[in-house]
Amino acid sequence: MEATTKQFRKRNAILDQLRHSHAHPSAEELHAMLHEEHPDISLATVYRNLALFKKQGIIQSLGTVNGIERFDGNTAPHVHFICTECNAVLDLPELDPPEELRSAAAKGVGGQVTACQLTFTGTCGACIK
Amino acid sequence: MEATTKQFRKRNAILDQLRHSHAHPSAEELHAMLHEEHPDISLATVYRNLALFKKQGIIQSLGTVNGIERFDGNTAPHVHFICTECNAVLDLPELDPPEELRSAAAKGVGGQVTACQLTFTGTCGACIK
DNA sequence: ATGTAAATAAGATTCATTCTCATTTAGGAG
DNA sequence: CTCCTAAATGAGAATGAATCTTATTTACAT
Repeated sequence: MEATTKQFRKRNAILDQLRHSHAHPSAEELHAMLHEEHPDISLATVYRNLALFKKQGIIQSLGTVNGIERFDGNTAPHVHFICTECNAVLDLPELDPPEELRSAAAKGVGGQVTACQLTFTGTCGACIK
Repeated sequence: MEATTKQFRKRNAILDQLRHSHAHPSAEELHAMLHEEHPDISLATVYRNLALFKKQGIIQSLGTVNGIERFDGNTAPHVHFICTECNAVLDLPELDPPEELRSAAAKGVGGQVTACQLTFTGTCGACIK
């Protein structure tokens, strides 16, 4: 018998799976990954909880790649690369996001800046061969 | 009688309209803008030609905002701001895109980088009031 | 005029995402 | 333990942006 609560068991499974994935998966990919250990999780539940996590700010959306939304369990600012061949999304941890431009951006629009996203696009090493 | 060719009349109208718009419109918005002068342009034609222009590299897609793809007739590198309240997309011409990071990004992924997109997100001046 | 290849209009189709609603679950009160 | 309530979920329907299909139109060359 588990000592921990049974509440949010599936919800936590979705969040854990996303956090342990480095592939920046879509909702369907996440659903497929979860299927082995949780064959009874519905796709709607994955979508629902991803929307919830996003609103809570504990995950981030990377926007759509090829028409499909991709998610990242790492909310720390970091730079991404998208391969237009295989649609892979890679982290570029060695590059610093230009967070210092936020104040200039805020001034430029006369509003409030809450996020900064830097993304490079091209062909990844695997696809270039 | 026009001295110029009639070929690509609608195609050029779509491109011109996009180039003269600063609102980074969606396909449907563009279609609505075109309707006054070209009431017979089909929405499918707008989608088709936007896809063509994108492939030719003479326009760029900004990705989806609130699930809807937005386009920019200006292919020169520049920074964007997206308002999460009203879904407006604004240019930030006073900020320089970090093009100098492209080589570092290319090295990081062992591939080729073709584009760099820097986008700030938040609440614009009009919506903050 | 006629042929042709490209471009288009209109509507059907696709498919990622969201919604609906009946059911299940967890935990608390009696 | 049984009942109650509210949240969470599963399953499938609904939505809507984007794409595809096909018959038609257009521009230009022969």
